[in-house]
Amino acid sequence: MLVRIDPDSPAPLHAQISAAVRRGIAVGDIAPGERLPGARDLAAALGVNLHTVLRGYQELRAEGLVELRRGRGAQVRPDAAPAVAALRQAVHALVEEARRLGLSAAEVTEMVREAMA
Amino acid sequence: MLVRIDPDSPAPLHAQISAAVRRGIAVGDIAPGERLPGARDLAAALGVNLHTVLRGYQELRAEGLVELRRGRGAQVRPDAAPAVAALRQAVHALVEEARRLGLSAAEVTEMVREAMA
DNA sequence: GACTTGTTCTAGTCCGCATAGAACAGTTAG
DNA sequence: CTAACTGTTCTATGCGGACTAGAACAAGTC
Repeated sequence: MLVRIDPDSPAPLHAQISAAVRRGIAVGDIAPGERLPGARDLAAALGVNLHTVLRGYQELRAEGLVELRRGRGAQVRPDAAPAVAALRQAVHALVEEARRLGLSAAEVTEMVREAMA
Repeated sequence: MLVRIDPDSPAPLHAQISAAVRRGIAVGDIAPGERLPGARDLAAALGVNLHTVLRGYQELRAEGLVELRRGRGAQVRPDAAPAVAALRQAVHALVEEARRLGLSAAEVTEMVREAMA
């Protein structure tokens, strides 16, 4: 099973689904151009509602990671490079920790800018 | 005002409050041993319910950052060391990986800015 | 003793999450 | 062309967390 779910997690199911796919792309489990399982199939496999899966997929589309078309399904975009996706994930983790500490966006970008210099 | 709140943020108010204090401790705005504003006062100042502030404070206690005692209020524990150092290290690792991928500083800060939004 | 401050309890409203069912519109396979 | 498949959109419902509200209580301070 490519996508796994923890019903007891505080994270919303749709977020868990998109995160699982994101990670799959990042680590190379899912290749660019590959087709994701149909929303109805995945929903059945996960014991989850169709709309919940669709919502996760649409989040991925909003991020430019996948393409959604009727009849064709969800397809990983060719330019969703694994390395960049991984970096994006690292950024996400960093941002989350920064947010937990209450740092502003300006402060974080400043830290990055400083580190890049 | 030491603690600021954004009512439109998706983040819960109690989490925003604890984050603000956490940040204050992290960057040195709040010294160890210092006393936090009374829950009723802060609630009034923020236009928020007493229980919401208390919940934020109790989260900080659960993390071992502050002590809560009746009559005395909320006090920052002496051993509440700055956690920003760890974050700075994470930033460093991130930047290193980004550089390995050939991304520019602007591209990285943009990714962070986007993720923080 | 009076006052302050956190603690606990009950109760109510509001909103996002998830579910459910149905009809609809491109896409593909036969 | 037809049938099956797939995402899209719509309405509706139940649940739980977040937040508010008021009150009484207990430990500490002055």
